[in-house]
Amino acid sequence: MVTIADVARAAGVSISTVSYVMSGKRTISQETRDRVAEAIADLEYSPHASARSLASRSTNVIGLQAPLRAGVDVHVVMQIVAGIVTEARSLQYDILLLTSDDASGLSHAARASMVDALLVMDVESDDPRIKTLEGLDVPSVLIGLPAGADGLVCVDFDFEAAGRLAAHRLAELGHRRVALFGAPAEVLERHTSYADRLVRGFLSACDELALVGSVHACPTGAESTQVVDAVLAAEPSLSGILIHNEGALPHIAAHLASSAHELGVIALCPAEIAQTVSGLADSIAIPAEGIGAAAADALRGLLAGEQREKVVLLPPVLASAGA
Amino acid sequence: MVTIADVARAAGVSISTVSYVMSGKRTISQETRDRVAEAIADLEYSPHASARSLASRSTNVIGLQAPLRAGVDVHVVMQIVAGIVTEARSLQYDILLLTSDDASGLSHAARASMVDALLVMDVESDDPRIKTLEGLDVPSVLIGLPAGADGLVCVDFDFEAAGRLAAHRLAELGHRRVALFGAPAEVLERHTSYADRLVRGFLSACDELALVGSVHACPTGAESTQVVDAVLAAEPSLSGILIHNEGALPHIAAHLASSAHELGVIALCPAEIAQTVSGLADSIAIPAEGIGAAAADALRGLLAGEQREKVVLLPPVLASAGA
DNA sequence: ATGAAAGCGCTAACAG
DNA sequence: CTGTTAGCGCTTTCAT
Repeated sequence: MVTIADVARAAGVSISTVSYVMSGKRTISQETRDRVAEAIADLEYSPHASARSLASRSTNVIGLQAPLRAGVDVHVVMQIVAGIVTEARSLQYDILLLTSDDASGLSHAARASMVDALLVMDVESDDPRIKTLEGLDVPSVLIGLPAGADGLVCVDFDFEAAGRLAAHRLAELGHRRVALFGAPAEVLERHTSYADRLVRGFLSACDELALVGSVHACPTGAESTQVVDAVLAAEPSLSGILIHNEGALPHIAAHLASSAHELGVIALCPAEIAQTVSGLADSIAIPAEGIGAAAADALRGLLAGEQREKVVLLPPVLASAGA
Repeated sequence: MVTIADVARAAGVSISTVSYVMSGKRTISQETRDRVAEAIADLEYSPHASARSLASRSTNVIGLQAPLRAGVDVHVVMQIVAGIVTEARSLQYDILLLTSDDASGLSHAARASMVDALLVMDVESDDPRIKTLEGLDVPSVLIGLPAGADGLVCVDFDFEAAGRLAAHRLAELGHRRVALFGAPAEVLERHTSYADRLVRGFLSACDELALVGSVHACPTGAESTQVVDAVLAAEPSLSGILIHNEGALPHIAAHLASSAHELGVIALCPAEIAQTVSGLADSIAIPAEGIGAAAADALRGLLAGEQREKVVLLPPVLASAGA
C-alpha cells in the first residue's frame, strides 16, 4: 500500500508537508504544493482512513439506522436514504449502515468511535433509543418527531399538518364523512412517530371542521380493498378518503375506479407514486428525498457547531392530481 | 473515552492481556478472563475501531454500492440489502454504504483501507467497474452476472432460467403467443445484467418451444396498462404474459381483471409482492433476501480464504399464485 | 515555508 | 499464563 511516507519521498518533502498540503491547514508554496499533488496522483495515494481517524479523532462517517423491516413504505425509505447519501457525499461523508437496529447498536458505534454522528430513522413515539442518544457524546439527528426528545434534533415531514390539510381539503370538496386509510396495523401498533402524528392531525381537524372522521389500518396489496369495502359497507355515506399507504394505493384506486362508489381520494405519498396512479382527486407529496437531505444537513450543522433549531418540519403542499 | 489501558488498570493486568481476552488468541486463566470481562462491562468499553483496524490491518467493514436510482424495483433492492445486512451482522461485519456509485468510489474505499471487501449491486452486462475491481487488492462480489467477469465472484438469482421457466409454463398452459413485460426502458437500455439475462432466457425458450414471443419495456405505474393495451391491440392473439416489474404489476393485474381479455399472467417478483396481487396464473419468486445473504456469505468465504465457485445462481421455482 | 517527533489506541511479535 | 514494546499511518504540536 502507498503511504504518506512514499508520497513525501517521491515529492522530496517531509511527511508533515504532505499532510498539510492535503488539509490546507498551513500555507505551502505553490511549487511544493504542485510537486506533492503530482506525487499523490502518480502514486494513486489515498490516506489510510483508520490512521487518519485515529490521529484526527474524527471519521467522516455518519452512522445510519434505517428500517429494513416490513410494513414501511419502501419507496419512502429508499428516497430518504438516497437524500441522505447524496447530501453526505457532497459533504465528504460516508454512511455506515448499522446492522443492529436497537439502542445498543447506536452506543456501540459511538463508543467505538466508528462515526462522527448518528442518524436514526423509523422513530417511534416513545422510542427507547432516545435516552441512549442523549447519553452519547456524538451528535445525532432523528427522522421523526417522538414525544420527549427535547434535547435532540428532529427532522421530518410535517405529518400532522398533512393530516389537517387533507381533512380541510376534503371538507372543502364537500365531504362530511371521511376516513384515513393508513399504514399497516403493525406500523400503527408500534406507534411509529409519523403514523401517530398523521392520525392526530387528521382527527383533530375533522373535529374542528365537524367532519365525521375515522382511521383504519390498511394492509398492503389487494387485501386493502376488502378493508375499504368493509368500511364502506358499514358507513355508506362515506364520501372522502385519505390514503397513506403506498402498497395499497394502486389497488384501492383501481378498485374504486371499477366500482359504483364515487369517492374523493387524496393520496399521501411521494409525488412519483401519485403520478403512477389514476383517479385521484388530489395528492399531498411526501418529500422523501428532501427529508433525507434536510436530516443530513442538520447533522452537518451540528458537526460544524452551528446553533440550530431543534425541530425541522417540512410543510405539506397540496397538489392536484396528474392522471 | 475509555481505552484499553483503562480496562487493563481496572482489571490489574497488562493491556496485551486485555487484547488477548477479547480476541481469544491466547489462553488466559479463567480468573483473569473474568476480571477483564468485568472491567470491560463496568467501564462500557468498546475498542476504538480505527485503532484496531490500523493495527490489525482489517476493518470488519464491507463496502456496499447499492442502486438508489429510479427504475429499479425498490422492494428487491431493499430486500437484498436487508439480506446482506442480516448476514453481515451475524458475521460481525458492518456495512459501509458508499456514497459514490462509480468505479472510483470502489477504488477509493479499497485504497483508503476503509473496507475488507466490496459488494457491488446493479451490475450492467458490460460494467466498467469490473476491471477496476479486478485490479484491487480487496476481494469483491458482484450481485449480477456480467459478461467477462471471469475473475470475480458473482451471485444472483438465475434470471435466465427464470425466463426459460416462464416460457415453458406458458407453453404448458397452452399459450402460443406470449410476451414479457419487463423493466422500464432506462433499465433495459443500461443493459442491467438481470434484465438482459431474463430476456435472453425467455426468448431462447420461446424459440425452442416454437412460441411467438416478444419483449416490451414497461413503465412503472398506471401508464403500464397503455403499453399492454397497445401490444394487445397489435397482437390480439397474445394470450400469455410474464410481468417483471413491481411497479407495473398491480396496475396491469387490475386492468386485465376489469377488461375483456383472458390472459394467463405469470409474475416475476418477490413472493410477498405476488401475494398482494390477485388474478395471477402463477408466479416465480425472486428470492431477494436470499440473494443478499448468499452474496454476503460468498464474501465471508473469500475473506476466510475458502475455495469457492465463481458463480452462484439461485434457481427459480414456480409457485401457484395465491389469490 | 518546512521538518522532526510525539502521540492517537490497538495488535502482535518478542520475552519471559 | 502474562507483561513489555515496537509498530500500524496519520495529524499536529513544537521547532526552526
